[in-house]
Amino acid sequence: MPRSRVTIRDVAALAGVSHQTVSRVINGHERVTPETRQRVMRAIDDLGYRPNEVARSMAQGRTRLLACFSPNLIDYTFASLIEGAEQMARQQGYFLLSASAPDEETFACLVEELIHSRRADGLIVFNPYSDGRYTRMPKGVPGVYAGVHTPTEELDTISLDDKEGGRIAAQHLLSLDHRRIACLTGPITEECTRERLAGLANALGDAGARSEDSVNFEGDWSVESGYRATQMLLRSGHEFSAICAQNDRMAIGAIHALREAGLHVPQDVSVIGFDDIPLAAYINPPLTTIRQVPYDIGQVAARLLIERVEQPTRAVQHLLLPAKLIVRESTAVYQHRAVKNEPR
Amino acid sequence: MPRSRVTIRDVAALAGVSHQTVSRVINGHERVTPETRQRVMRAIDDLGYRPNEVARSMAQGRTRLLACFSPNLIDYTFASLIEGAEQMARQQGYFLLSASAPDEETFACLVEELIHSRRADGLIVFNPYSDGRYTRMPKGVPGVYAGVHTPTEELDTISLDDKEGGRIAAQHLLSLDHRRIACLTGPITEECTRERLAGLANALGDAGARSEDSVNFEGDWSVESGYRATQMLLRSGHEFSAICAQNDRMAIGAIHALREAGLHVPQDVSVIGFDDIPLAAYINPPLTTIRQVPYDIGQVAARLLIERVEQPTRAVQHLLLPAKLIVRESTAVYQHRAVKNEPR
DNA sequence: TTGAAAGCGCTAACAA
DNA sequence: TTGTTAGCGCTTTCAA
Repeated sequence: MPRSRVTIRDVAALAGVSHQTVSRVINGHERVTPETRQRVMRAIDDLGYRPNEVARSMAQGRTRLLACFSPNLIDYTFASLIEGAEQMARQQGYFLLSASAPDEETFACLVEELIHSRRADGLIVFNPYSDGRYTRMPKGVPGVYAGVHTPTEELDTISLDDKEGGRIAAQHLLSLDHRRIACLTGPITEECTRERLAGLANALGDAGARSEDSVNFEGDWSVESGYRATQMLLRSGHEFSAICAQNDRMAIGAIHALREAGLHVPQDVSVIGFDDIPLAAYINPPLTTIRQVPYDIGQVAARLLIERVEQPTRAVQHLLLPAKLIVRESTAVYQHRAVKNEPR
Repeated sequence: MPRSRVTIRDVAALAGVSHQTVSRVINGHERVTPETRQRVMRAIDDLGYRPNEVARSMAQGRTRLLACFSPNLIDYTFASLIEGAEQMARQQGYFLLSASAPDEETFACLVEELIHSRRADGLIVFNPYSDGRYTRMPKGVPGVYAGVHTPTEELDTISLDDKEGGRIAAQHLLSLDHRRIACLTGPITEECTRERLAGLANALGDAGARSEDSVNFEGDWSVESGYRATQMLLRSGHEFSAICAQNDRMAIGAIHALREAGLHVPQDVSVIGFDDIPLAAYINPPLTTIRQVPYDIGQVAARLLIERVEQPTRAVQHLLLPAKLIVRESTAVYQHRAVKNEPR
């Protein structure tokens, strides 16, 4: 009894042709008589034949499977990117296998099992510079870096224009007369943290703000970390009238901490986020933020990767997607009463 | 030039054994002399050999790839389930390919391309009853339904105990003296919507509440839909002192709508959610909710599926995970001033 | 314990 | 236009 129900040879037998002719029909080759094609198609239908993709992969040396490694699969940014990449991949006849690679170790392991063992044709890596994972990147394999600004010589990259996003956020606060801005950053090891910070610094510099008026607290993107960082900020004694959070979740944590401290947003402190997650417009107060569309990043990443898989010699590309300010109600004009707490 | 850098035969040649012996070493068979094994291992290292997984899949008739179809990959519940399933799969030597199947059509297409073409060994389907997708389920293929209560004869199922969750939510509100409860439901076509509703009705019945005191508005799980449904509720003229939302996002939308209408939560209206998303504790007011852990559902689903893949005749299992009430600040004792608006 | 032969289901190259 | 012959890289008999 055959392992797979029906093979190409069964179809060939029924249609009275060679299995090769069946293969031609399946693959849409021209050189087949319409009549033969008909017969083969009928046989395929009658038998309920389905090509075995593993066998095709084997014979062709390509799997039409793309891998996508990201720190996790749950956070809105990552999940959106993955869905974007998956849609584009499927549209182009590929599948996307997404895996969470929270650390360098796991990353290396996945590269081994998915790329070196030839299960996948190519690889999208999200945030490869958040630790040493870029060092574990396989050579000579089609790959795309997402969330990366530093142009690489070998790999295509696609990212949000984080620096510009940071600049726009700062500029918005500056335009509301805020001068003492506290920034809640992501892990400083991550490139996008540094980019957003650089954009902020640029805007501050351009506006002639004194650098000693600003202060950074490092979080890990989670709402908890934003909450804790804000508590520390409040205890630190730093003066500030605005918080620039590098993502919406930390911004929400910040607002929560401020509220617990009896401070009102935006009357006492303005808060701006980053991402524009679906909930941003519905929290209290609705969050002013910088919108990025990770879904688009994923789509572009998959497109770039497929291009490279199918055309390995194509010139390397580096793309940047625009950031956009979304003004809601968590930011307001500076009221000349910046928060000042005594250091404990 | 060989398509794959190094094959089992290259290793065999270098080690001076047959390729079959190399295969035995790779697969950890017993019947190999330690000495031979050593030689082969050295050759593998020297050549940087990696088994080609496609060829293994081909020869073995199994791919060690699992598929997971869910309505989308982005929503917290789905993304968590996927990550849970992915972790469990990898732990057991499988990979998980997750794909979004928002409609029956896409679902059927994915079944065709992933299952019938034998790319995947088995299939996890999340919410198969949200439309007709369960009718497109392949027969005779290892599969698991997640988020399903109706025991099937053929497939393993794993779900949150939604009915109990609904009951607990209602009971909490009842214990706070609320009697007029408005429920914001998910799509009524979905099984978990109906289960949570049934739990609610049971609790209400047990407490002797009049059924005409409760009212349902249907949403689609999105924060927007919760917002709109609540606006409609307010305009409808129904009296209510509490809103029981079937997920946290709709609860957040509801709170937003109430706030816009000048109502305070929980002083004027109590709101309870469902899920306990990470942001639930940080919104204003912190959300009372029913916790479920979709990550665990995913883990169990993957475990069940792998068991079935490896042991097709094992008895069918139907599992239910417990729901838990998390009390925060969005619910309070009934203040004897239920909202009453005139119908427009 | 090891090796030789056959085949997994398909595509590619060549021949007819 | 169609068929034949070889593989793709591995595992699984079966012999030795």
